[in-house]
Amino acid sequence: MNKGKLNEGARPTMADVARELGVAKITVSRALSNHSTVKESTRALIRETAERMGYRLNVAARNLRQQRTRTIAVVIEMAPSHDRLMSEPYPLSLLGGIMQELTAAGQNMVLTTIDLFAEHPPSIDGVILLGQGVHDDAAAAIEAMGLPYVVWGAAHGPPGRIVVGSDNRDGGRIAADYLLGRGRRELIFLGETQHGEVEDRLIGFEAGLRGSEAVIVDRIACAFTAAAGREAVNRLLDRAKCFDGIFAASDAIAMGAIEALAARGLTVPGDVSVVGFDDSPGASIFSPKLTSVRQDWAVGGELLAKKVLDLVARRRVVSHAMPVELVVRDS
Amino acid sequence: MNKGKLNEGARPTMADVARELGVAKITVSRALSNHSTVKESTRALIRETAERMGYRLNVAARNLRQQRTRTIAVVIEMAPSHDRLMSEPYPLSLLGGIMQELTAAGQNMVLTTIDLFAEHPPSIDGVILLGQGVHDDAAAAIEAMGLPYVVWGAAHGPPGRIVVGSDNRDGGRIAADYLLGRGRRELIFLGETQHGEVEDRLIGFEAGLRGSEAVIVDRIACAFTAAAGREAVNRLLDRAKCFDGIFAASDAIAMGAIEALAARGLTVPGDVSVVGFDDSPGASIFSPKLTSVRQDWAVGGELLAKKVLDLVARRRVVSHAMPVELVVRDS
DNA sequence: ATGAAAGCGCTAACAC
DNA sequence: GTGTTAGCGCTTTCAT
Repeated sequence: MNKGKLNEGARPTMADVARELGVAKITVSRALSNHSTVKESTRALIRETAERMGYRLNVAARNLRQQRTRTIAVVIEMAPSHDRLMSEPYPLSLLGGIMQELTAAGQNMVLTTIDLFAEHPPSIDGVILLGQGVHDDAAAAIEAMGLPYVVWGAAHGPPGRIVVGSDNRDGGRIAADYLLGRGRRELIFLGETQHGEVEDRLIGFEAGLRGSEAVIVDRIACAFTAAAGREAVNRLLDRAKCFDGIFAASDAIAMGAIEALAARGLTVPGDVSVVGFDDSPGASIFSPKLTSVRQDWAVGGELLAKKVLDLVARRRVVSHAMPVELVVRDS
Repeated sequence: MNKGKLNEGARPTMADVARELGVAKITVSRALSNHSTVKESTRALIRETAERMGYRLNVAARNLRQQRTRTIAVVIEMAPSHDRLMSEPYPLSLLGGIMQELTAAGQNMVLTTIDLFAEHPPSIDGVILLGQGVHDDAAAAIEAMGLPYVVWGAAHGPPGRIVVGSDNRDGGRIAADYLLGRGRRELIFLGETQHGEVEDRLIGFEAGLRGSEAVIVDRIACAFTAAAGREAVNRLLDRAKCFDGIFAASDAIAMGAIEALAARGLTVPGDVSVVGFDDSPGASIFSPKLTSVRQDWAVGGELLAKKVLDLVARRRVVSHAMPVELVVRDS
């Protein structure tokens, strides 16, 4: 004991605490991590001394030694920007659900974009990817890293990939039912079907219309923003398209569409019925209050976290599609 | 060379790549991190071999050796929950600004709550704390860790602490000016002044009214939610309070207040003028459109990130209060 | 331009 | 109940 040189100035290590007390550093380690084999009096003494000396565990050293980090990366597929953060299409509540569950499991979460992740990989045990990217490129990039990972989105990837998402086809179907029930017959679909989830919404929508007299008179690819919805509807009206119902792939699109209709003197739901997607916070504030297909983001986030932790622990894991629900309001 | 045992099954290390090529592991390290001293042909060969063998850098090992993690913790003062995530009072755009700046500097970000942070400290170089907590307890807890840190909020703490926030007093002042300009004389303040930022808003509000004929007839402590705003106004009306202007510490509170007024047959801005705070996304959707004091969250986030990185690099850093701006709409 | 040795701070495995 | 040894995978330092 008492070997090795001192360590003035720098942050004290376990070796410093051990030397101070004339014990082995492993005893300090055991005392501070509540190992049962340490005598209560020793533990108290070590605790106190560590505290007095301002000792802090070096987490990087522990991570290296234990070969695990208790940290999960949440990777956002798109780059953040001032006006279009991950609010669309993946809202805060999804992140909230993930955090909830990771926190409960004592896991940390590093939030990053796909680009930063590739360039500066953090020290992690697993990955939650939000959004597969167009043509699955984001998911492929993550897969190449060889870490346990799960994806939020649509189950369009290779078999074996674990995907959690809403039942988007059923969402499309219930949107169709709603519009049919309102007697709507000439319908518009607004959304970017390169996006797997949106593609599923359209497929379900078409399936829901099959056998009815209603038809989809046009579909316009548009981003998940109000501006894109506005522009899409303006284009339709400029072309003198006739329609009496819209199914939008997000509430933001729906709001933009309604604004464009109003600007041309068309009323909702008088002239046109509109169904959005997500039941986002703005949906119940907007005027008219938006009818929308609700996804349970928070539960989705919890599932993502649970599943990635199961993968890390080498437990068996399967994909999961969550039920959606129509929230009928005034549009 | 070629000493040491093989390493079948497990993930290859630099030693494995080095053995494969008959070079020293330090050469592999230099090649992969673009050290200039490595011959171009060697570098290419090592690159290729590492790729073929599926080699990945062990970030935890590098962090330990270099004594830095290139990771900053963003600590949310409150626990996340399903309905009240960090949307209020710290919105996504603040996080967006932080991410923007950290990403540009090649830094990772771990997002955590104060509780999880204390219980399972992640491996980090510095901390951004969002919200000081009531009575500064959250900031005190972080300070005790002895790491570089900056805080979003009000500059009420000990000198030397680096704080970035909006000029909340000026925000209160311009809200007062607006209400006075509308001829309002009997005013209500809604907000929890235990919260340092809200306290500043009230102080500025009072200062702005000084010398006028207007008075604050009541102030009600309420949380940053629409429900709290609704309840507060209901209580006022039940007590038959007379008032013609409200300054709410957040837009959510303002919306709740307006709903409660409308439910009792009072109109905004006919009977009562209302000023919110934050200019949150809902403010321009709500009906009536909300007049609100705008904070520049994104710039605030960037400043927080810059300053904490400066601290980590032992550069000199000072606190900063950002200007606010009144957005006049229909309330 | 490349290599050998040392060691970052911690904990698993095995004594005693 | 406590200690000794070894080593996680990498990069710094010093040598060649």
